[in-house]
Amino acid sequence: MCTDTMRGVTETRGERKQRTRRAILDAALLLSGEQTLAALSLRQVAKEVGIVPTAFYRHFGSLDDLGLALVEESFASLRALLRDVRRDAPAYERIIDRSLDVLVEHVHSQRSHFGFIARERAAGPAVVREEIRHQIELFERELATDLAQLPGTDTWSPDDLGVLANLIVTSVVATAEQIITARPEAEADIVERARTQLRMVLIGALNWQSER
Amino acid sequence: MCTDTMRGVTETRGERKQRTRRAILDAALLLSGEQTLAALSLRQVAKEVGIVPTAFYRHFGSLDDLGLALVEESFASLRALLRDVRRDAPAYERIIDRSLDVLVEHVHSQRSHFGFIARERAAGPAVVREEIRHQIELFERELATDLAQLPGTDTWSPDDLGVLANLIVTSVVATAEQIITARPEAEADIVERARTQLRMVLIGALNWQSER
DNA sequence: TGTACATCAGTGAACGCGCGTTCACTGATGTAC
DNA sequence: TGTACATCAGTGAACGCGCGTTCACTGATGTAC
Repeated sequence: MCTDTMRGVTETRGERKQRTRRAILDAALLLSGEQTLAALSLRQVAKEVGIVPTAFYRHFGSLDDLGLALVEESFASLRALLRDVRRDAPAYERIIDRSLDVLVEHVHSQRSHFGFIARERAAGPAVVREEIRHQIELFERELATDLAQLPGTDTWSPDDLGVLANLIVTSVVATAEQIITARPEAEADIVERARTQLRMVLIGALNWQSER
Repeated sequence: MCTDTMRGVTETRGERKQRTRRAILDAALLLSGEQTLAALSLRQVAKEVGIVPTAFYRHFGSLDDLGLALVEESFASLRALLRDVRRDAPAYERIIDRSLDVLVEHVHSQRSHFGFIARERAAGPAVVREEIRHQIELFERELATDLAQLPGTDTWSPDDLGVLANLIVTSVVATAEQIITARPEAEADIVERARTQLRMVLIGALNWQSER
């Protein structure tokens, strides 16, 4: 009885370790926010967490390992986004509105994850860059299979679907980057612009295809 | 006579200084190639150039200043690209082919400049990021005025032209990034994909507009 | 043309500091009996 | 339940190293006369 009460307060050893690990991940996201993981030191992270530098090694073998863990969890939140978009995919025109709503919501709630990917994609440690590139490629393939379900694309070749998926992903990634970078009052304009652009792209794709 | 002969060999003081400055810029481009300027040290640059660390200060006040100088010259080479594209703008469909040819040529001949912009855009020192964002915005405006010259866009609003210019710039920047990142044998596919995407965008834009 | 002085790109020693990593350790938590 | 031992997250001292920046300097180039 007394023991149970204590447990509720004191945590198990494993729980405490998880909490420290979580704190390291959060500190790295926070500190890399201004520039990039590549410019970050193990000691800065440890100081932010409130542990001694050597304790870092109880959780990660190196800063590269930490980076890969962050890629993994950042893409987990991206996958959550995609799941939300797909959950109730309405037909056509509403797809764009619904997708942008979900994007904006997730960019805000997972701001640090989106920012992390945007930065490290171009400038992170080599292993991190490669892993991000790979994950984005997986998204494109997934999107291509989604596009194949839409009316009007039934006759498209896999290549054409891939090209369109790449264009959409590129444009959505750019939109997310802009939302993160811009001042809050510019956000509405950015979203409105993205809406128009996605419409142009979809209409263009359908017309271009039927031209063949 | 003897003096003239010597001058041809020995360089003036100002020439020598320019040469060292050039060497510093080249070293920074080379060394930041693997990650980013933010992860680079003044001593690494000096060592690469073959000067003592303190000599760096004869040329730049800080690494940030060096970064800004690199932004400036990188965009100078981008402006050269745009000039080439505009020089003999053929009508319509050929615009895309011609533009992509010029893009590919410039990405290769100015590889380090394009790579620099791609990396520092997302992860560079704050002043560098801001300057790059500003320069890209100028490009978009310029492109918007170019687009206004095309047949079929005469009735477009400035906003619509801006939206289209932004989409094209985003997509071209992404293409340049992919060419730089990818293995050489993948380049043909990337360019072909970009060609299709730009066609989709243009056709979509025109159709979307006429729908209004 | 020759001389005396000014300029200034690059030098080299020195500084205090934060870095990643090693190592033996501590002491609370967990487990076997 | 109590005891004796094992585990292991976090500690703290120590290391050699590269960092940015200061400073007084050197010596070749440039300039005034």
